[in-house]
Amino acid sequence: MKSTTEIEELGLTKQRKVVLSVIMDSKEHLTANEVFELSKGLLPKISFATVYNSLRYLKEEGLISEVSFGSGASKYDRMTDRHDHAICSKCGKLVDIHLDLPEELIRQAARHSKFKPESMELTLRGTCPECK
Amino acid sequence: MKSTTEIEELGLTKQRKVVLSVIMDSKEHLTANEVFELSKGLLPKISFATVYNSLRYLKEEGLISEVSFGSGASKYDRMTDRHDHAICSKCGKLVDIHLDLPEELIRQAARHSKFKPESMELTLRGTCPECK
DNA sequence: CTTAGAATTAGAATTATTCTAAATTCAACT
DNA sequence: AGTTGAATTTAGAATAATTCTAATTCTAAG
Repeated sequence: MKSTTEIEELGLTKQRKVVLSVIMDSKEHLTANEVFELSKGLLPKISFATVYNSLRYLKEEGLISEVSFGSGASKYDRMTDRHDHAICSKCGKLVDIHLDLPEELIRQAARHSKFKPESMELTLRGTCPECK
Repeated sequence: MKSTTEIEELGLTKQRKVVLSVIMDSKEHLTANEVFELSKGLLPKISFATVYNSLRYLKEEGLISEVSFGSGASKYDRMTDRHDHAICSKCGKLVDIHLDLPEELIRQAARHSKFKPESMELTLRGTCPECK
């Protein structure tokens, strides 16, 4: 996760700042379309393409993350610490959870896949409290 | 995972059998489009809509699973035992890995999310051997 | 101030997925 | 076997999600 200073050093454009702030200020995971709608509120002339470009850029810089599952649009999430997700198989609700993944599990995954590990994420599929 | 007998009891249509066999016989994870192309080889008149319908049906019956990540089309995978994925952040290559998730981790995830757990899956992001 | 590269814009294009309506198949009943 | 109704399939249209294009604007370096 980047520090405030590091973020400032990126010299984000007006549009990218807006896109970032929309995601930072949201409690929810937003689709690109939702980010676009909210950004328009702050910067009426912003275009869809810019939102997508910004999302890609911010993702590459590690400021936000993209989550996708099953069908439907990707969702964008502010990048905090490493975290995991739970998704409701009834209503599709997505929430963040913070788990301590045992180091051993990461080593095991790296060994099995022969991949050089960068990060690991866990997804719990289940029924959310509202749907239970 | 369903037994052969259970699968037979579903009375799959010709089309659904073809879609299922295409996925079962593939070593790779296939996109809906790839499933369509391969199915056409076996059943030239099959339509795209039927492939999607079949994929949805087979997924609901628990015979196949859908994997999606970042951008691009969903991929479909034969349902074997519970398993996890590793995805290459360079080339996008997706491979299956088999890990033993500690029960404790599942309980922890359920506790944090307040979801009734159904399944849990882990995704390792890293660099595949070819890209290293 | 000029200039080149990067970013933005509007809208078109592409890709992925779902929907629609008509035709077909299938199983259950007479 | 013939009829009926529900489920499925088909072809193609429609929608949704994402990316591309070309023209314009911004920005930072000289």
